[in-house]
Order: sequence, then structure tokens, then C-alpha cells
Amino acid sequence: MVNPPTIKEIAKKLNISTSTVSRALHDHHRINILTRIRVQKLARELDYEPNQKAIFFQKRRTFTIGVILPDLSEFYFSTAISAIEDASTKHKYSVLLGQSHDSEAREKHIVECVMNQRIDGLIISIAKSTKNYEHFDLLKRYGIPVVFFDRIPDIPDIHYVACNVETGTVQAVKFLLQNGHRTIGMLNGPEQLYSCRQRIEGYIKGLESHPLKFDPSLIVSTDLTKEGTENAMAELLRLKRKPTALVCFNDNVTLDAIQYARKMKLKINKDISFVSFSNQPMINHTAFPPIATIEQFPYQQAQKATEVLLELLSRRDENSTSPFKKITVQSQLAIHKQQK
Amino acid sequence: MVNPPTIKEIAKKLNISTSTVSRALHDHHRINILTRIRVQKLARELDYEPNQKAIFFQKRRTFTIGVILPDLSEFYFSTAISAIEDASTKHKYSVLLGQSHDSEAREKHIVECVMNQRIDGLIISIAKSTKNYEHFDLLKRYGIPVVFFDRIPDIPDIHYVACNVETGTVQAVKFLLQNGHRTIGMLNGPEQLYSCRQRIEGYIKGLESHPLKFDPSLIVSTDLTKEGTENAMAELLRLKRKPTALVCFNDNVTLDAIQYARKMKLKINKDISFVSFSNQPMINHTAFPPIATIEQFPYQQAQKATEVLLELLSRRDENSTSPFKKITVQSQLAIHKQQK
DNA sequence: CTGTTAGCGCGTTCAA
DNA sequence: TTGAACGCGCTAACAG
Repeated sequence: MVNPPTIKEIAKKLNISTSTVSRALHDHHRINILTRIRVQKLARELDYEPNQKAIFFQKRRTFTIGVILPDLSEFYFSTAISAIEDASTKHKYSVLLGQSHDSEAREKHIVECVMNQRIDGLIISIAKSTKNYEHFDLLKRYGIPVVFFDRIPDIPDIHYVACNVETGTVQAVKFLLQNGHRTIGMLNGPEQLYSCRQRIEGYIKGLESHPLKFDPSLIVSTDLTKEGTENAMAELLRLKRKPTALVCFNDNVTLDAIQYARKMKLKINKDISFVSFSNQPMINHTAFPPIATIEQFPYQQAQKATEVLLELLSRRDENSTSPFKKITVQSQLAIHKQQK
Repeated sequence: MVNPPTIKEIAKKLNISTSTVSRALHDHHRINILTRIRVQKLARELDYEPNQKAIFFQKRRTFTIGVILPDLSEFYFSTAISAIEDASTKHKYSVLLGQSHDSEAREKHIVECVMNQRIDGLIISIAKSTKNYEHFDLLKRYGIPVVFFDRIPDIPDIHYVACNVETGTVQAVKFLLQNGHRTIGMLNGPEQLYSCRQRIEGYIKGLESHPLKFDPSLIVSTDLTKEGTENAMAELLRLKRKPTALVCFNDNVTLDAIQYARKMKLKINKDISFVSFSNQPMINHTAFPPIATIEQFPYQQAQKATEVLLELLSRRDENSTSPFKKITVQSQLAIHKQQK
């Protein structure tokens, strides 16, 4: 068991200086072709590979981006990390990972950790509970670019890539109206999430196309737990005007809601229909699938976020201040074929 | 926009040497309480945080582990990475990520990359196509511990944590026999995977409990694509003795297989029943779910792998050679309640 | 108790 | 065409 070889070692074996070795390895133009060959040959024999840590250390760049997501076991985020890794590898960047588990404290801690690792940039989807954004101040002070992804904070002057779920929600409501539904409910997520407010906006705009008046009691929130969803469902089903269709926050909420509806002896797609926000492809194989899904394209979104960050990083060399990138991917309604 | 503060900066401002600053920050015992306080106060004011890269650089340890998995968007692996991140964060280790996308070449390249980043250790689930293990030789030579996870190579003297799918398969076959099935087929994955060979072993052992003779033509392989699965299914259904039950490689294969069976007008759970290897919880909500699932506990498995690696890393300091850890998690059959 | 010095591995002047 | 010297930020051995 040995340590990885260094240029010093090569230099000693060849009785030349380390700088010559360094130059030879980099195909410096004013170097003796012979020494270059000798050096490169020995380097190959020793399996020499430059110690990136040392290089990064002196160059003060790590070619590593930090990625902080709430929970990697969620389909949406695992798709995202997959895309981020793909995109950054393509540009010779590495990915340093962290999960906030939707805790603000943990998020803060991870931000500090990746910063101490001197990442070049950060992609982050903020925790549900995050209200305070001070932990990003230091990043700003040190000029480490941050691209917010999907769950974006409501503050100015940031780069972000997010999905506009409003358009998809509008489409969903219109689609339901076209299919004869006149009492459309919304089973929404926590209202502090920007995307939940977008869902509400979309819901309202969708109704505007129709002489139907907006009834706020048709919008209820769940904390995303099964119990929360059941409570929300109970509330909706207690209404005088029971909804015949529901737009639900995501697939898991939809499944829980459908299960509850069935327990209440409602016929799915007859007494009540569902529209989901897509997380998982398997939703189409479920026993009582939603009739439509609002697709959010997590892979494309995350890929875009990575590209934005990498461009910021390359621009940084020319120390031109780039304007804030605010990129929105449009969500889109996908109508499912009915299973026989 | 400034650079992060360094001990040098603090030293200059306080007119003391950098080593004094360093000691003060580390609560060195033989340091003036006053200077210590002054240093720590200033450090706090400047938001000083040690540059881990510099520390790691000179300590020759990075407190970073590399993780290479085939595809992070697969449920099984996203659960794994989630567990690995959780466990390593707990021990102040960071995670450097890579996806092989089941390509041996890419896997090799990523191994080189993480090695050049001087990771302290590696957790890897090898690519389907990997036949050659030379890219791990360098890691061995440099004493970087590797823990193989789930997809383990068939070579001696390695650390690994894997799931024994044989036991679960035995249970599955016995369960099917108990339920009256007498022609049980297996829709297996690529045979070079160790776990596929385990499935076959389990299949054979399961049959041994019964005076039924083993018919090799009841075992077919798919390359995991939908088309491959359909071809495999066609082959099985062409047999004289058509299987009344199938043990399928994983959830996706199972879904494709079920879809194909339905297209062939077979009644699921009547003409033919399915047992799956679990990837996703949602499988229980599908329209025609398998009657049972062999659970592999990816979270626990990955957590264990991380703990093994971290222990190796801590042991390394006492340069005692640790024996090869070969840890096997038992898979387990979970029988699904029939949906009404 | 504190300062000086050296070195981790590398690239990059500046000099020769 | 090459080598010597320096510095990136930090710790540690040694000297005071």
C-alpha cells in the first residue's frame, strides 16, 4: 500500500525538476520533446494522476458544485439529482450532495459544510420550512453563485429555474370544466410553498374562462401526511356542494385521497375524478388512476438549472456581472387514456 | 464580493502569528486565555470558517466518500443514496456522487475522477455490464477502502454489503407451491448479475421442498427493456406447460410482464400470478398488483454499507488490517393483501 | 505562552 | 529548454 505518485516523485526518478515535469505533462510548447516523452512515459507507468485537491487548492476553484435537495428518495428529487449529475459530469464538474429533509436547521448546516468545502456553486431546492434566508448571505458575499431550483424563495435578485405549475393547473381546470364538472375542488399542499400559491392562481384563472363563481371553501390544504390528506378530504366531502373533481398536490396525496374516497364508497371517475401533479410514472398503472396529470419535467428542469449554474461559473472568470436568470419551465397537462 | 477570510488575515489584524491563531481557534491548552478570546471573537465577526480543502490537502484526508451507483432515478438506488447521505452526514463525511448508467467505461472514468479528488473511501454498486475489475486495483494500491453494495463483483477479498435474494426467492416459490401452483416460471434479469444467479438458486431450492422436477425452460431472461420482457414473456407463454405463476426480476419487469399477459387475454391472479422483487411502494396501488413481493431493504442495506466504510476509515488510523467484511441482508417475502 | 519554519502537491513566475 | 523559488491555507515540530 503506497501513496499516489506525485510530480516530485517523477522528478526525482528522472533527475529533473518538478516544474519540468509539470510542464512536460501539460505539453508545454517550449520543452524538449525527449524529456516530455520520458516524463509522460514514466507518468503512465506509475499511473500518475494529478491530485485535484492540490490543484483546486491553489487555483481556488474546486470544480465541484453543491446540491442540496430535501429528500433524495422522492421521485421528483431523485430524477433531479440524476439530471444534475449527468449535466455536471459532462462539464467535468463533480457533485457534492446534501439532504435537508425539509428542515431549515439542517439546510443551514449543509450550506455551511459545502461552503467550507469551497464548492464553486450551489443548486438548492429549499426546505419546506425555510423562512429565513440568511444562510445564503455568505455565499453571496464570497461570490459563490446559487441557482435555486423548483422550490424557490420569494426574494428578489436570485437565479432560479422553476416550473410554473399555474399553466398546467389552468389547463387542468379547463379540462375538467369541458368534461362537465361544475364543482371542482383543490387538495393543495402547504400554502407557504410558492408552487402551492401558483396552484391556487391557476385554479382561479381556470375558472375565469367560465361563468362559475369561485368558492374558496373548495380549496383545502394537507400537510402531505396521509392523515393530513384524509382530514382535508373529509373537509371537502362535508361540503354542501360536494366536488365531483379534485386537483391534488402530487401523486402521493392523490393516492391517499383516492383511497379515502373509496373508503367513503365513492366511485372513482364517476362520483369523483382526480387530477394529479406527476411524480411517478407508475401512477398510470394504479388501480384507480387520476384522469390527468400535470407534468413538471423534473429532469429537464434540473438539467437547465445545472446549465445555468455552469454558465455563471464560466462567466465568472470574465468577472462580468451576469443578470439574474429567472427561468420558468411550463408545466403541462397530460390526459390519461382510460384503462379498460 | 470578497474572498473568505483566512487565519493569515486574522493574524495580521491582531498582529500575531498564524500559528497562534490556529492554536487559539483549536483551544490549544497552552495559550493565553485572552488571545484566545480575542482571536475567536474576531473569527466570529469575520465569519471565519476553516478552508476544508486546505486542511484536507495537508492532512491527506478529505472526509469525503465517493458513491457510484448505476442510476439515481431508480427507486432502489435513490433510496440507497438517501441512506448513504444520511449516514455519512451523521459522521461529518461528505458525499461525492457519480452515476455509471450501467456503462463499464463510464464507471471506470468516474472511479478515476473520484480517486483524483482523493476521496477517503468508496461505495459502489457496479454496472450491469462490468466484467473487468481492474479499475479498482489502483484504489487497493493506495489503500482506499471500497465497499461494494448490492451489485457485487464475483471476486475474493472485498468488502461488501448485499442482499441475499435467494432466501426470499425460496420463500416465494414455496408460497406459490402452497397456493397450488405447479408450473412456476421465472422471468429473470441478465445472468451475469450475481443477484440473478441467486434468484435461480433460490428458485431451485424452493422447488426441492416438493417432488416437482426442475424444468430449465421455465427460466428466461430479459435485458430489462420493455421489449426484452415481452420477448421473454412470449417465450414463456409458448411453452407446452404454461406457467401459472411467475417470479419476476423487479417491479418494472413485473409491470411490463403483467401488461403483456393482459394483452394476451390472460386473467391476472387467475390464469397467471406474479411475484415481484420490490422497488417501489406504489406497486401495491397498481391495477393488477403482484400477489407478493420480495423485499430487499435498500435503505438499511445502504446504511449498513456506509457504516462499514466509515468503520474501515476510522480503523485505518490504527493501521490495523481489517478482515474483509461480507455482510448479507436477508430478503424477505411480503404477501400482499388482495385488493377488492 | 508564542513565533518561526517547513511542508502537504501543484502551477507559475522569474532567472538562467 | 530548464531550474529555483514562491504561494495557495493550514497544521505541527521546533525553538524560544
